[in-house]
Amino acid sequence: MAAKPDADRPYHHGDLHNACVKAALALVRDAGLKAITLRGVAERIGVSRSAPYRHFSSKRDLLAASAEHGFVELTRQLREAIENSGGSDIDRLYAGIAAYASFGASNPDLYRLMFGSDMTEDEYPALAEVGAQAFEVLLEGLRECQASGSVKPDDPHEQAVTIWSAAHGVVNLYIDSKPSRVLDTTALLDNVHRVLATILRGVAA
Amino acid sequence: MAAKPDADRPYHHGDLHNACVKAALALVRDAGLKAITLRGVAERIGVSRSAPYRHFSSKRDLLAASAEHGFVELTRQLREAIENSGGSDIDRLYAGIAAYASFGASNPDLYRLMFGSDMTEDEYPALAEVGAQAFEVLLEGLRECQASGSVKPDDPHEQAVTIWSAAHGVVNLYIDSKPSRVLDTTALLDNVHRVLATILRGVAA
DNA sequence: GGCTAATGTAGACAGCGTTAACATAAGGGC
DNA sequence: GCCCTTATGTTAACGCTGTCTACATTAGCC
Repeated sequence: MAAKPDADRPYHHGDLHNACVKAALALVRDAGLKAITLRGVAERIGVSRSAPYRHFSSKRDLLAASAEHGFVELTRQLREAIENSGGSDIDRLYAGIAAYASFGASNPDLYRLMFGSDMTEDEYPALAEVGAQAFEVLLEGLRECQASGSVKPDDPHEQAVTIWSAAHGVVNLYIDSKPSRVLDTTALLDNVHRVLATILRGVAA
Repeated sequence: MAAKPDADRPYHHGDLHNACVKAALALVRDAGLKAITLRGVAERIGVSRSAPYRHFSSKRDLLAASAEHGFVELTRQLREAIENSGGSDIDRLYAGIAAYASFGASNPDLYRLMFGSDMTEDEYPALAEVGAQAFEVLLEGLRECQASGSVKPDDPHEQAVTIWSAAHGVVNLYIDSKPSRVLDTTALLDNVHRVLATILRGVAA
């Protein structure tokens, strides 16, 4: 039904796996996380409903693959922001964290997909791997700051978790600013800087 | 079908509204957020599938009412923790924040329901109201700390948002500890204290 | 050139939220 | 005490969803 016997389109798609992920990412960007539907993905590509099942054993699998893509892109943006930032070590660290918050604020539903869906490390080790790589960027920044003496020589892993927690909280509160009586949008952007500044002050040497 | 013509049970339930919320809260506690289904709620109560629609115009409405209940309970636990905590103003504040984190860690799916579902203030003003009341507890604590000079005399509202962001991030990272390669459960509990200590240090006078 | 495995299709199933039409009971006005 | 309005509960259906099974098509290797 969804797949018309179009003479143009060959019977086999060629790269349906990637096409599904791309379609899912487009859907989550345009219409939100809840709008992702396997049927919608298939239709968007112009393929039958059950075709995606040749590449993903379940909807969860497709979502995990899409989340994986999100983490890769996040890592890329973090590295880019750090590279493009001149200044001291701590400035570069701050630029990375700001890029993290910016990514979450710009892609709220993707961010929710990446973190909110309960996909365990056991189920999706590849997803955990790309998540750990994003974390690694933060760790590198902290190690540099420690080397130059601008950050306390505590366990950088613990410091990174602390910073990440704060950034995660700011982003989440921004994304689902529930009691909006408390938080409006402009105040939230200020909040990003305030929380991060407070945390960095606590970590600084 | 779900509602057998039981002679014991009267045709009218009497308090189906509250029964639905209670059933939804029980479901979210026992089987997770995704397990909440209107049919399941109705069956659990022993009432027909469409009966809840006499009290909630949609599933979202029921979820909002359940989230409201969660915020009321959260506020109660915060006040209780603060009252039962002796010590200085700042100790009491810390006790409140720890109770907040504990609530989130103990009721992960309820916490997700309270914050993760995208229910706007316009749609559900009562929900926003109880959310603001929980926030008010934090504000009171901060004002007391400012009065006794143990916290900087900055805008307490901003301070509260900063603290809340950090606590929210810790709880969220705990709940959906996605890259669990980075964070294990015991480390997360330590993380709660570390982040809050860092933030409080940044706020302290 | 033909066999095997990979990939895509068609059709069905149960479970979901939601609605419309109908059944029952509660409560107030006479 | 009766009746009528209204609130509440039931039944049956609709369309949408994820998923499975049986079948069709094609790519790639011998």
